[in-house]
Amino acid sequence: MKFASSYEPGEYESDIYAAWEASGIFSPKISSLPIDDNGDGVDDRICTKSSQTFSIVMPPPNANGNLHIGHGLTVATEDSLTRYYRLRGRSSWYVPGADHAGFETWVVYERELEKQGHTRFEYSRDELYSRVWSFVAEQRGNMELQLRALGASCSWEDLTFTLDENVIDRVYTTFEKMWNDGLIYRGEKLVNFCPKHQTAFADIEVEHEDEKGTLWDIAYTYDGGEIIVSTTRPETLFGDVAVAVNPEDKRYKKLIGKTVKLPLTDREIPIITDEHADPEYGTGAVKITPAHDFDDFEVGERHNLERIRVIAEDGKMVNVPEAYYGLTTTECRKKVLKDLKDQDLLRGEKKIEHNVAHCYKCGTTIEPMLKEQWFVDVEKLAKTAIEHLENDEIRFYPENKKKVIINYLKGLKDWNISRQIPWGIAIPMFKKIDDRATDEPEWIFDRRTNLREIEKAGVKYVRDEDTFDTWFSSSHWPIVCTNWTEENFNPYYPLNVMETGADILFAWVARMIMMGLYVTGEVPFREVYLHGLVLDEHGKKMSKSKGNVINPMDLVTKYGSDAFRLGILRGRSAGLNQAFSENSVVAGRNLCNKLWNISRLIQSIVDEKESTSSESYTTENMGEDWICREINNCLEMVEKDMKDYRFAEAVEALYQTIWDKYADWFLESQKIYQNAELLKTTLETLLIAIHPFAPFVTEAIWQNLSWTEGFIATSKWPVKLKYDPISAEEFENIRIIVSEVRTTLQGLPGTNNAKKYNLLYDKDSLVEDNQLLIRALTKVPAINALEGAPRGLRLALANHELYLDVPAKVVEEYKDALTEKILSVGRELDALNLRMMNPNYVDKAPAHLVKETRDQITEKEQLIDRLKQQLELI
RNA sequence: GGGGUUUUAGCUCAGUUGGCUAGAGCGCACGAUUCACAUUCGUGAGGUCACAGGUUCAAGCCCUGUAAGCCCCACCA
Repeated sequence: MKFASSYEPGEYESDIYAAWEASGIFSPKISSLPIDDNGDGVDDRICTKSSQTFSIVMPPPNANGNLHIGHGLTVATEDSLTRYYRLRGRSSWYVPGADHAGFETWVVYERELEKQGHTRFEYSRDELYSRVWSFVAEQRGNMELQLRALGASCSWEDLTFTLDENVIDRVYTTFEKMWNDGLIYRGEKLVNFCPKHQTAFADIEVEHEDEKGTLWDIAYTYDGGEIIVSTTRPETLFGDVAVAVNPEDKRYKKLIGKTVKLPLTDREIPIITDEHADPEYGTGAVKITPAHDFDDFEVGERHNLERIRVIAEDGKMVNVPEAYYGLTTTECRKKVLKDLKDQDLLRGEKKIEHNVAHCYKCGTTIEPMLKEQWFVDVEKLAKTAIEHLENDEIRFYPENKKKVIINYLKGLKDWNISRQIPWGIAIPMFKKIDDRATDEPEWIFDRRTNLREIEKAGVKYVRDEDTFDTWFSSSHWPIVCTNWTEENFNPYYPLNVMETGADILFAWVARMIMMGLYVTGEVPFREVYLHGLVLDEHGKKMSKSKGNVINPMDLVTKYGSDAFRLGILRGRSAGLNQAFSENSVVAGRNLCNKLWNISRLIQSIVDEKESTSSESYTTENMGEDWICREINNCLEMVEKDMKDYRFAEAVEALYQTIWDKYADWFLESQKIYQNAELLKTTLETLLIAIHPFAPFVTEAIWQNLSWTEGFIATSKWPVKLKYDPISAEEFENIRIIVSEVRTTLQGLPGTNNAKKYNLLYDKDSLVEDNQLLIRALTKVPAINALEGAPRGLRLALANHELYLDVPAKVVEEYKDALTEKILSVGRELDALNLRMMNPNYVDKAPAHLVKETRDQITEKEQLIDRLKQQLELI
C-alpha cells in the first residue's frame, strides 16, 4: 500500500474498527470460568489476577439517545487506559453498556404519546412497558455506532443493558437479601413528587431555584386573642395540625398549650413549642403541616402529630371543606386568600425571595407528598462503606473526593427506591388482597413480576405497580458487567478503575461502593478517576437553551476520531470542569498528519535501502543515540502519567517528543546519515506509545508499513532502547550550535541571511566532523576552517570557536543588539552574585545548589567574555 | 448555611516533595519555500503567577486573610 501525502481519517477509520472487531481482539483473554491447569484444586487465576487483568466498565449511555461531548471525554479516557493496559500485556476487558435511563426515556416517550393524542392512563403498566421497549429498540444502535466511531475498544458481546435478565436477576437477589436482612421497609414519608410526571424523585434529582414569592400573615384566633402565623402556602392550612413557636420566644410564652381555631374551618389545633420556629423569621409563629412540608413532617414526628393530606397526587385538593374540594393548588390559594380577607383574618403580606424545588425535567414545582414507598435503611450500608473508604481501599483521582464522599455518606438519609413510572425494573413485592388470611404477612417478595397477581399457599397477592429508582440497579454495575457470582472467583472483580463524571459522585459512585460491599463483601473498584464537565470555549456550561452544545460526532467527521480524542484530553485534569477548545482538536489532527508523514518518509528510506528485516539496530552517530535517550525518557513519562491518570501530560510528552525531537531534529539529521533499522525500531516505538490515544492513525500506518505484522492494537509495549549516553549528550552540543547559528542569522539585519554567510570554525573537531549535518540543519552555504585571524561574528553561547563570516559593515549594524545582550547577561550575573553574597544562602541551601550557582557564575562570566570578543571583532 | 474548587501570556491550560532565569498549544509578528508534511520549517515578542500580610537563605507552590468565578449538598414557614 502507498502513503498518500496526507492522512485522511475518513478513509480508514470504519474499516479499521471493523477489522479489529472481526478479529475479536477486544475480548478478554482470560476465561471467567475457573481454570485449574496444574490440578491442585485451586483456581489458577487467583495467584496472577491483579497483574494479568485490567477491567473497566463503561458508565452506560442512554440507549435511547446520542452521545454528547461528555461521553466523548469518557470514551477517550477509558479507552486510552484500556488500550494502554492491553499493550502492557494485561488481559483487558472494557465492558460496554446501555442504560434504559428510566425517567429520561420515560419523559421522551410520554411526550411521544402526548403528540399522538394519548396519555399514559389509557394503558396498563405492562402495556406501557412493552411499548417503551419497542420504542427504545428502534432507537438503539445509534449510540453503539457512535462508540465505535470514537474507537472504544470494548468487548461488544458483553454489552450490558440495564434491563437485561441477568441485571434484573441480580437486583432481585440483592433486594431479597435486603428484605430478609430487614434493610427494606415500607414507609409513609414525604417524597419529592412531580404532579405532572406523577412520580417521586430522590432528593438528588430535584433542582432548587430562587424564586420570588409572598409571605402571608394569617390570624389564627382563640378565645380572647389571636396568633399571627407566616406562610408562603396558605392553601395547605387545611392540613395544619398545630402552630409552633420557639420555646425561647417570650412573646408567646403564655400561649403555649392553648388551642386556636383553624381559619375557614371549625377545627381546633394546639400551640406547641419547637426549635424549628425561628423567632427572627416572619412573626415567629409557624403553622405545622406534616403531610406537605419536609420540616413540618419532622416536627410532626417529634410531637407525634397527625398527618392530614389535603393535596392529592394529581395536584388537586382533597380532605378539605366542600367549597375547596377538587380545586388545583393555585385556585385554592386564591380562594383561601380571598376568603381570609373577607373574614378579616389576612393581616399582611410581604414579597420575599425563597428557594423552591422543581422537577429537573419539566420545571413543575415539586409537591412534597405523603406516600407509601419502599425505602432502604442506609445506616449500616453507609457505615460499612465509610469504614472501607477510611481504610484506603479505594484510591480517588482527584484525591480530595474521598473526603467529600465520606462526608456525604455520613449525612445520608434513607433511600427512597420507588418510582411511579412503568419504564424500569418492577419492584418484586406483592401485596395480600385476601383479608381473611390474617396470619399471612401483608407484603411478600416474589420474582414473578411478569404476573400481576400471584397465589401462594392459597392466598392471593397483587404486584406493586412501582419500579426501582435507576440508581438502585445501576449501583450493581461493576457486579453485573463482570458477571460476578457468589460461587466462582472472578479475576475481573473488583474493577481496576471506575471512570465517570464527578457530578455523579454521590448518585452513583457512593451507591456502587455501598452495594458492592453489601453484595460481594469487597469494594467494587480499586481506583476511581473522576472527570469534570466539558464546558464550552468560554468556560460556560453547555446547554441546549444556550445553543453552545458541541456534538462530538461532528468533530469526528471533520477532524477524525484520533484528533478528537487527543484534543479533548488536552488541557484537562481530574475532577475539574474545564473549557473545550476546537483548537486542541486541530492540533490533534495535525499531529496525526505529522505521524503519517513521518511514517511515509521512513518507509521511503526503508524502501530505498532495501533494508532486510532484522530485529536489531546499532547506533552509528550522535543523533541516533540522542533520539534513543529522548524516546526512553518519553516512555518513562508516559508510563508514570498513565499510572497517575495524567492523560493530558502523557499526550503532551508524546507530542513534544514526536514533533520537536523526532521529526525536527532526528529525522532532519537522518537526511544525512540514514539508519534504516533504527528508523524502523524508533518509529514502531513511538507509534505504539501513542496508540492508546490515537488508535486509528497508528493502526492505519501500521497496516501500511511494509515490515510490520498483525495489529498494532495487540502489539507489545516497547522496551527501552539501547544507546551510548556519552554520544547522546554530545548531540546536545550540535543542537546548541545549530540553534545559535539560526538565532544569530535571524537577528542580523537583512533577509535570507542563512544563505549568505558561511560558518567558520577554529580547531574544532565536533564541527569539523559534523559539517554536513550542521550545514543541513542551519542551511548555511559552507562550513570552513578559519584561516588567519578571527573575523566576522563570534558565536558566544556555544562554547566553541565558531564565527559567522559576516562583513564588518553588517556586524556594525548588529552592534546595538550585542551591547544589549551583554547588559542582560550582566544583570543575570549580578543576580547570581547577589545570591552568593548572602551568607545564609551559602550556609543553609543544599550544597549542590550552591555549587550550581557557582558554576552558573563561571559560565556567565565566560559568556560575557565571548560576547565582548564579538564586539572587539567589529 | 456547609463543603469543594478555580484565579499563571490575548485564549485554553501545565507547573506532582518550595530551588523558576515561570512553560506548552493556539493566536500574533518576522523570515523561509517546492527533495515526508503549508495540516510545513525557522526565529521572536507577550507574564507584578487575583490581592494583602506572614514563614523561609529561597514562595507560582506553604500559612493567614480578602476579592471574584464555578460546582455540589442542605435549607429559609
